[in-house]
Amino acid sequence: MSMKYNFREVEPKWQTRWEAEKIFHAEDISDKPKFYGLVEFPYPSGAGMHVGHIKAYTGLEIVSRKRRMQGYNVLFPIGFDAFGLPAENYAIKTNQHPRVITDANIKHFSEQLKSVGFSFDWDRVVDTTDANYYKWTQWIFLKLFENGLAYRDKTLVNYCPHCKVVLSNEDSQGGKCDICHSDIIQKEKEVWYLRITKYADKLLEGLDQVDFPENIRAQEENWIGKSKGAFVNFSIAGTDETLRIYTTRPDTLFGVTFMVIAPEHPLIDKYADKISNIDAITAYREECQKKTEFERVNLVKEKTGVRIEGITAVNPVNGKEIPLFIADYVMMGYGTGAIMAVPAHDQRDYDFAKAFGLDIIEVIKGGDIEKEAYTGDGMMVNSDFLNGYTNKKDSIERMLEFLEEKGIGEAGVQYKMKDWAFNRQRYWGEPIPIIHCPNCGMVGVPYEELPLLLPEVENFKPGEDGESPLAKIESFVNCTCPKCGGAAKRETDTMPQWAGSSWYFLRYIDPKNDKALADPEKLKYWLPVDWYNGGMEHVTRHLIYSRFWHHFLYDIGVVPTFEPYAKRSAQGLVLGADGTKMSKSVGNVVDPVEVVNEFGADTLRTYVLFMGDYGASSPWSETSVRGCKRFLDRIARLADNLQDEDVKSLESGLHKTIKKVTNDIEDMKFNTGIASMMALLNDFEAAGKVGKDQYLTFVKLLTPFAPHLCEEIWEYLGQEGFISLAPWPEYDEAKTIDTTVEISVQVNGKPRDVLSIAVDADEETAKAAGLALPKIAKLTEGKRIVKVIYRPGKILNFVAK
RNA sequence: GCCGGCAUGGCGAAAUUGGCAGACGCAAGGGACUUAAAAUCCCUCGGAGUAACAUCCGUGCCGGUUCGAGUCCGGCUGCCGGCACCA
Repeated sequence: MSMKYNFREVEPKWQTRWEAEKIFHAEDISDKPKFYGLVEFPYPSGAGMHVGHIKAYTGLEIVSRKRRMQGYNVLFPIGFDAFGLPAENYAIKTNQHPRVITDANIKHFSEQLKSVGFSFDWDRVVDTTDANYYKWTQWIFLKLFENGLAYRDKTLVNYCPHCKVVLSNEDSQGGKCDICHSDIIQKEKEVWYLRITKYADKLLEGLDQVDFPENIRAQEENWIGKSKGAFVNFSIAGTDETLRIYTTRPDTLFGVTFMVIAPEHPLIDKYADKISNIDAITAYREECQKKTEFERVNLVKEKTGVRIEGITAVNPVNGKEIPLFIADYVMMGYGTGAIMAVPAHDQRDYDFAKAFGLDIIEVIKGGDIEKEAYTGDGMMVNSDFLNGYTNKKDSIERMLEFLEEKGIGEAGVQYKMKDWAFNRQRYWGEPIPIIHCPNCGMVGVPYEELPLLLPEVENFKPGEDGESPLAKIESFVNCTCPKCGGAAKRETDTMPQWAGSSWYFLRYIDPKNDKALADPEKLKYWLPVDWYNGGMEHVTRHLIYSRFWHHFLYDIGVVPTFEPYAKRSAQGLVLGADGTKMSKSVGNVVDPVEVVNEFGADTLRTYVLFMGDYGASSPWSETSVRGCKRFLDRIARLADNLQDEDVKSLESGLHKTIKKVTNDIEDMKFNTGIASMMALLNDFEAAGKVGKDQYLTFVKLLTPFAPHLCEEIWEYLGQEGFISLAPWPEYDEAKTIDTTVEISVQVNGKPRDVLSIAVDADEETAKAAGLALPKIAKLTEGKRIVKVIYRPGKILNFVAK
């Protein structure tokens, strides 16, 4: 009898057994240490999964499998983030219900995932479009609403004319729609917001409590964009009006020569009758409105604007009257929508001043304001009581004291992050559980009436007016007010795609609970998520949204931890064989199922981790896939070349490999872990025979990577149970240390020969042995040895003159 | 402009605290086995140089620190990702 490794038979065989015996089942609560590994659940698209998904999941799949073998109670779940526009658009195109499409896609995705042999606990699958799930999404929304964190506001919103939906800032980064990549336009509309800005500081503070890589941390901090500065009240001459501005440089107040307000600033309407050139200003405002966000930010190099005639502002620190402008380089959405302009020390103000022939007053020495604005440090001048200050921090502090003393301003902070636009005028999303009552205003749907079910409709198309398809369903819209019992109307917008994913990791902990989103005891046991892996593209969307919801749920006592994720990592992309991003239109997408069919799941799993640094992008190579297949085939063949006794010469290498693989998995350095197993296999083969126990230890190390093959070998060699549940190998540190090592022998820092020497040999011994080497003797002949540098086990260097 | 990252053979990539650059794999070339192919096994494989050694050069560029630099420091260049008239 000999070991046969036909992956097409072996892989389904073990997948069936694992599922039948539920060996990847997580205990709700247990005495064992717990490990909660989380991967970003997929959006079940019609296209199916591609190999990028496989790489994204395989990282923590390896960690989770290792943890089980180490005796942990492991929660490694999967689910589907299934609400969203692609399914709805496909529904409109093919005239099928999104439910039907979504169910088919989930089925397809599940089959694909199972064919790769992931060790998910399939009893805990969540589907965000399941009413038993979105009941709790709605429940959280009502809690947010009750706590003043969900509100409606009529403001300028990002609107995608193609998708006919309002988008959040996060969904319209770079002025493009995240779904269809069309240009976003600004539109005034009354929409729902979640007050994420109230949590800006907590979202920043929380970053100190978690283990996130530097780039992710920096991106989140950047997105939140906290800046420290001051609010200063300028007055409008001849009125008691206050024009409030935000600045990060209050120390430059004496250099203010004009002010600028955003085109949408309310001051214009308020003083329309005082403004003598109101027609010109109205025309400018209309022009700005027509520009897309993209044009306004990127295409307009020249500063444009109009002077507001008839009113002037007063600089509160020196009483000087200064002109007021309207210009689109000032944004209504940041600060107060108005700025004090210091052209000598801000390049934008400088450009504007040059274009309009305005005064430029230097208040900080050090630059050449004839040429450009100076933004560096220097001595204060032309600044009254600040003159002579040389330190920016001191002059800001002194100015803040002055402002507060006079009651004309105070220190303040600003954030770039804006509140989260939280509704979509579409069908395939969670209905927002709010009732509009003419008497009581907005009233939450009573908790006992949740879930508020998505009604059946005939036509999923959104209205041209930007109205949700739900608005056409009278039986849904018309209702009675829960408060006063009078006739009322339901909110018809639905929640955005990111709602369901903002808390899904909580539901995995207790997926079937109908009393609470999850049992508090179970939450206490499992939270926080120990390790969360996902894509970089979610850092300023899903990751920040879900942290916000979790902070809120912590504040209202629903979850036991402040931060949801103790550790976060990110996988790099799998690029096409041509080195570009995989895309349907280029035709370089690799289907994981085809790889499984041709090479096997174990080969696919091993390859996506072996291809390079886990966090970096690297191109697909089918020939390299074959290389991984060869590696697994060679391991299988070795099962027939064993002996009972251990082979002494392999012992050290085996222990080194256990150590290397054990540590590399923790650091997500899977590529070098696999490389060390390949190197050990080379040694095994070179040795001719291998001890059976040594071989089985090796196979255990490989189990997380190639579990099907390893189970087969385990069974073939007559072992009990599943290798997936066998104890993880331990290494003996003493056996990983060599007693004799080869060290480099250098002359004047150049490697000239190698010396085999005891690792703990003293300098005298090493020096004598080194000089005895013919090559070294020749090179040092007739020269004086000035210095000897010896690092035991590393290097011996003779400095010779 | 600001923030983060990267730059090593023909290719994907390795290289604890600075210590034999290129582990591991792919591709390529040569050979064995075979009627043949596939599969498998063996050898070579950064460049120049040599019969073979020796030797010299080599981690984006310029400079520095050091006995010794892919690694540390200063100054660049190029590429990738994120943000961006953010006051």
